[in-house]
Formats: sequence, structure tokens, C-alpha cells
Amino acid sequence: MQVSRHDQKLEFILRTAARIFAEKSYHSTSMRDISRATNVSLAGLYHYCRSKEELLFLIQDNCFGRVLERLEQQLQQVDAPVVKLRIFIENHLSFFAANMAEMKVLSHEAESLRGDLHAHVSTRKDNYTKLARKILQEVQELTENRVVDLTVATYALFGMMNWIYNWYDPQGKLGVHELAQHLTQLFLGGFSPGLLLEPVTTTMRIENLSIWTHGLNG
Amino acid sequence: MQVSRHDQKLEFILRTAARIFAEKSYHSTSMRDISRATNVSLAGLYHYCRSKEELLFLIQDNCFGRVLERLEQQLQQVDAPVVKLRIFIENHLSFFAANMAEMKVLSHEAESLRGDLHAHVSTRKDNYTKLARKILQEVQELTENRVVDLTVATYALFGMMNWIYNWYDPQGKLGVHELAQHLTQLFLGGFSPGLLLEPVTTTMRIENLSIWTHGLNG
DNA sequence: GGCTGGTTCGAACGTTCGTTCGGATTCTAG
DNA sequence: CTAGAATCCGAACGAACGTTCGAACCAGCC
Repeated sequence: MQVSRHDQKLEFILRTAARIFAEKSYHSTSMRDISRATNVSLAGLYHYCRSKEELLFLIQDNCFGRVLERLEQQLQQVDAPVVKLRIFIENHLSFFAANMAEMKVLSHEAESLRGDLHAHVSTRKDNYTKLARKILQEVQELTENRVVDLTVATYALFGMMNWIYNWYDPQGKLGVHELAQHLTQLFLGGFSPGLLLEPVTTTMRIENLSIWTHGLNG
Repeated sequence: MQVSRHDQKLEFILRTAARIFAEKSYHSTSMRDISRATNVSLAGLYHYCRSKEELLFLIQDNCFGRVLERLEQQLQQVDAPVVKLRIFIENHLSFFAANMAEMKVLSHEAESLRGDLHAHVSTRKDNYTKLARKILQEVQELTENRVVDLTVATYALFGMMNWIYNWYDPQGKLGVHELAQHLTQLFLGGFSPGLLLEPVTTTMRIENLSIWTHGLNG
């Protein structure tokens, strides 16, 4: 696929902008900061975007698009709800770890967009949330022990996952795969006790699952 | 206790500022916004604080102080780790729900402070996190099934709890007490399977616990 | 009445912000 | 080689920002 010089440079600008937005937040980043970091003149930036707000939108929208694309691809040909859940978590976390800046911006600057741009990203986020909720519902229907509210569980799962930008170091000792394993264990154990509780079976299931979930990074 | 006119007005300014910071973020809130919302002139605000940054600091520090004070008071005379955990979660969530704006600012604008002010709040946050971690460790030592990493579990718990500013409505149908119940169930079930798994015992324990945890709001 | 110390504010300061504009430079197709 | 398009940028715009200053105000006490 041919990628034009224009698109390449835009992508570079978006990556750099995302890094700075993640470091010091959208509102306290100036176009001059981005100009300095990209070595593109202040006026030159406006050849690649209409406004600072569009930069934020493009970062968020591209990021979401890529997460969704990978997820749908991974979920094809999978039926078992628990496997779906595991794939959902692994996909979310591995993408998060590989694109820490963009995902932090996506989680942290959700309400910095206004009007149509905000509505557009919000709709995507809603669909993503609904998909998670649907998977959780399927998982819940496998067992009779439904003590935790579905809505609470859905947002708790997103809280667990999205909070990692506050502490997780992708270069550190704990790999993404183990992180996903721990969080899945933690969530599923409380959400549907019994499904993942037998240690041996658990380990086996998770190891088998890694066939599906490896190769997500990069 | 005598509260001076000065302190009363400062508190009012802080409450209002917290509300606006929560609505549109610290960096995109101007002193003129706060002036407008409080009916205190722009210059008048500076009679009650040295700078906009100090406003943010006072909000965060007061908020943290009150959470810690309540927590320590609640934790006195309690030994059972599971009860401690339950109290910790209930205290955190009920305070969060009763002070949504301040707690959102505390969670969301953690890195908006610089220098000493940032260091001061960070230290408090560290102590709070360490306390949670210690409680979790005590809980973990009650059982032999220690499959989830302690660090991951600690941050997952905070993620679950702090994420609520993205979705929870304190005026909605779901009460804080039930929310805390669901999240405790969810977390503990995955973290220490077996401790809370028998439905009847669970319900009884939680109902008994409500003796300790009622009266946190307001 | 006058005096004092806390409170209030209109007006302005210097700075930085997002954005624009006209023209210079570089690339590309014929 | 050349024309036209794409890319780039120095300089400037008006607006908004956090903060300051000096003067006005007001309560309580002599």
C-alpha cells in the first residue's frame, strides 16, 4: 500500500503530539510545543490539520479505529464467551501497552473535544463499551452465580484496564501477557466464580489462549 | 469549633472551583471562570489564595486529608483483613460519591501540580496506596490461592474505584452501598477466591459489615 | 466622629495562546 | 526547462490568560 509523503508526515506529527499531550495534557500543550518537537514551523502545522482540536481528534479516532480493527479480526471464528473475554482484555491491554501515549490521551482527554468531534468519538466508545458488555453478558449466562451487576462489572473492567497508564511500565519486568493474565483472572474470578477457579484448568486454558493472543504487539 | 468568615468563604471558593475543574479540567478553567461562578472579583480571589495552582492544591490536599481521617477512624479497632478491605472500599467509594467533583479532580488532575505542591500530594497518595497494598497483603495471606500479583491487584482495585467518575451517578438508582458491595464482591472473588464465595455467608458478612460502614455519607 | 485591619474590586500589566496571511521554497508532471 | 501544485515559514493578529496594584469599602473599637 502506497503511503504518501503527506500522510507519513501527518502520522509523525500525530505521534509526536500524542506524546506531548500524554506528558502534559492537551490543554496545557501549545501548538508551539508541537512545532518545537516536530521541527515543523508553527504555520507549517496548519498544512496538516485545521486546528489543534483536530489533532486531538485524529489521534483519538485513529487509535480507536486500530483497536477496533484488531479486535474484530481476533474475534472472528471465536464462539466461547470466556475466550472472547480473554481476547478482548488481551487486545485492549496489548494495544494500550504498545501505544501508551495515544491510549492515555484517549482515556484521559475524552471530554476535551467539543461538538461533532466529541460526538463521533463518543459513539465509537459507546459501541466498544456495548461490545464488552455483551461479551460479559454471555459469560454471565454460562453460570448460575450472578451476584455482580452487569453495568458495574463492565465499568469496573474498563477501570482496571484503563487505569494502567497511571502505573504500568511497558518496558518493566511485568510483560503485557502476564498483566492480561492477572487481570483476566482477577476479573473473571469475581465476576463468574467457578469458570476459572480450578488452578490447573485455568493455567491450561490461558496457555492455550495465548495461541490466539500472541503477536498483538508492534 | 469557630470557623472564621475568611475560612468559610475560602471553602466556598474551593468547592466552586472544584466543580468547574471537574467540569472542564484544571488547565482550561480560567480564574475568570471561577470569579464569575463565585461572584468574587478576579482580584478578590487572590485575597484567598496565592495562585490558581494553590487552589488546585488546597482542593486536593483537603480532600485527601478528609478521606484519610475518616479511614483511620473507621479502621480503629478492626483486625480482620477482609473487614478492613471492605471498610477501605466503602470509605473510598462513599467519599467519592459524596464529593464527586473534588475526587474527580484528585484522580484526574494528579499531575497538574508542579514542584513542592505536587510532591506533597504525591506523598499522601503513596501512603494511601501503601495502606491499601498492606491490607490486600493481609487478605492474601489468609488463603493459599495466591494467583494474582499484589501490585497488579492493588492498582486494579484503584482503577475500578477511581474510574467511577466516568459513569457513576450518585443520584441514580444504584446506591453507594450496593456499588461498594458489588465491587468488593468482584474484587475479592478474583483476588482471594473462597473468602467470599459462599452466597449465604457472603450476604451475612456484608450485612453485618454495614454496621461499620453506614453513616459515611454527608 | 476617627482609626485600623481585613476585604473588595476596576483597570491594567506583560505574556502566551491559536490561528492566519502573503510570499518563499521545493517538488513534480509535461 | 517550465509551469503549477504542494510544502513551508516569518511575522503578525486579536483574544484570553494569570497576576498585580492602588484605591475604595466596611466592620468593630477608641
